[in-house]
Amino acid sequence: MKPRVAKGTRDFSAQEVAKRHYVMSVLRKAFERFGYSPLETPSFENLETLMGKYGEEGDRLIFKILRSGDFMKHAESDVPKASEIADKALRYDLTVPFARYVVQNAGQLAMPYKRYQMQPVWRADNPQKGRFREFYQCDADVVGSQSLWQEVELVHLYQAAFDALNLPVTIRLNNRKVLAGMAEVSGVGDRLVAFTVALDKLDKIGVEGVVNELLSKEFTLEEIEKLKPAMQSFATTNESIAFLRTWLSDSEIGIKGVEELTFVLDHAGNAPLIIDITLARGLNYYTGCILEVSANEVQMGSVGGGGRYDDLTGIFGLHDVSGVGVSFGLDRILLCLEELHRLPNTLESAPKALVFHMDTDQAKEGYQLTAYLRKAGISVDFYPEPAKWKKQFDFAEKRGIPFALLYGEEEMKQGVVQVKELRTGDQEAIRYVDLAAHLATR
RNA sequence: GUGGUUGUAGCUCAGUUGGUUAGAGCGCCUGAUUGUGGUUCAGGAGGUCGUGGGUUCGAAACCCAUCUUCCACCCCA
Repeated sequence: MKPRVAKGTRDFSAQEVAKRHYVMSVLRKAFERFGYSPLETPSFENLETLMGKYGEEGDRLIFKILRSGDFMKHAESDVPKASEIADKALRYDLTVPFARYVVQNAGQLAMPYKRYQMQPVWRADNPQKGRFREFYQCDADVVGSQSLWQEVELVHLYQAAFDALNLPVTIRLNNRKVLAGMAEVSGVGDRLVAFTVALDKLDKIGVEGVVNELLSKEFTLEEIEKLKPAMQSFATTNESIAFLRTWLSDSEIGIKGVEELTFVLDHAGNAPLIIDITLARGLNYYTGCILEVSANEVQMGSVGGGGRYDDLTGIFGLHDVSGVGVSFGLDRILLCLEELHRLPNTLESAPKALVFHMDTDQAKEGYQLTAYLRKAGISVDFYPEPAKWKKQFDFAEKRGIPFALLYGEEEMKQGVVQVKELRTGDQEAIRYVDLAAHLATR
């Protein structure tokens, strides 16, 4: 058997973990600065909690867990349905478990409840570039407030987080009510989802592609002609707002959407926010504002997205609890930062020094030196075998350990240790009492 | 789920129309070198050719299945 990771999963080396922890710690600080509380939920849920929450397509992509024991016991045939032999499933996203948690603890939570959550999720999708079967989601959501100030705050959360990451972005904003208005004034209000799914692909397949997709979804040419204004782009946000006010003037919901857009825009301050009336996002539980973030200097899909969903907890029986939230795409953010060389070069994944195993007689002194430095808060490693120096140097080099600590009879007599910097080859004798302080500053 | 693509040493890859014992570079191990690595030189180990069937006198190569990689679609982060 050849050892390998399961399809669509990855191992993360020390260096990769260091980078991921860096981004997550920046996000965590931003979340907490904006008043969000952490939440963690189990990696698997009862199957019924997840099934039917992501559409038919989603059900297919949920990793299901076989019943314990005789899993065929409840099977009604030799080719049983998933729900007969599986009763649990791996978390597919963080939003549905969050909704479950809110409903389950509705009485206890102080509303509005703001939480952030950074945990892996699993999807039985076919992997491709930047898409995996196991990946992290970093979400911040707030439930229990319909105030548009929440949207404004999320825009500023995005701004603060990406500023801290030194990754310039553009936040695109639209509103589901505007899209509903477009559909309404074009007489296709009953096919809003099909319309938005097609429109969302505009930047990818162009006007012609969207028209073709609408045709294949049995929209008439006349209807498509009426929807065409949705596919144009505007030079300024003022222009697009003015256009929408005129176009959607006969649609109550459309005008409501325009007002919501305007409110967020008016209070966004200097956030890098633009209106994009072609932004649709496939997710059909969004009901109000929708957001998407893309990096300015890198050709990459979105590095974040989110929106308002008025009745997410309704699926668990708790109605009239409005929610709005955003997600950060950890893997893509990392790809951007790597491409732009914006990751701090101080990320530590290796000990600062390696104490050499000089020879068997001095092993005790070597280990004591190691223990002394560890107590002083320095990350050090002690080479466990009396190997050749070349081997110990190579080991340190390979692990990225910057300093080698060498000592012998002469040094011990003088109370010093030779500190050799591997990168430069420079070496100096440092007294025991100064050693911890010396290493701490390097 | 659909269509294409990929798999040979630890890593990156050669391997001719099917024909002796499957190669290279890097890495690894040993030595030149008993307290100062990275250079150099000499030697060495390491491969069920993804897996399972099939065709053939003969398969790393051709066929089928399966797993995996990457890409596109669906969908999505």
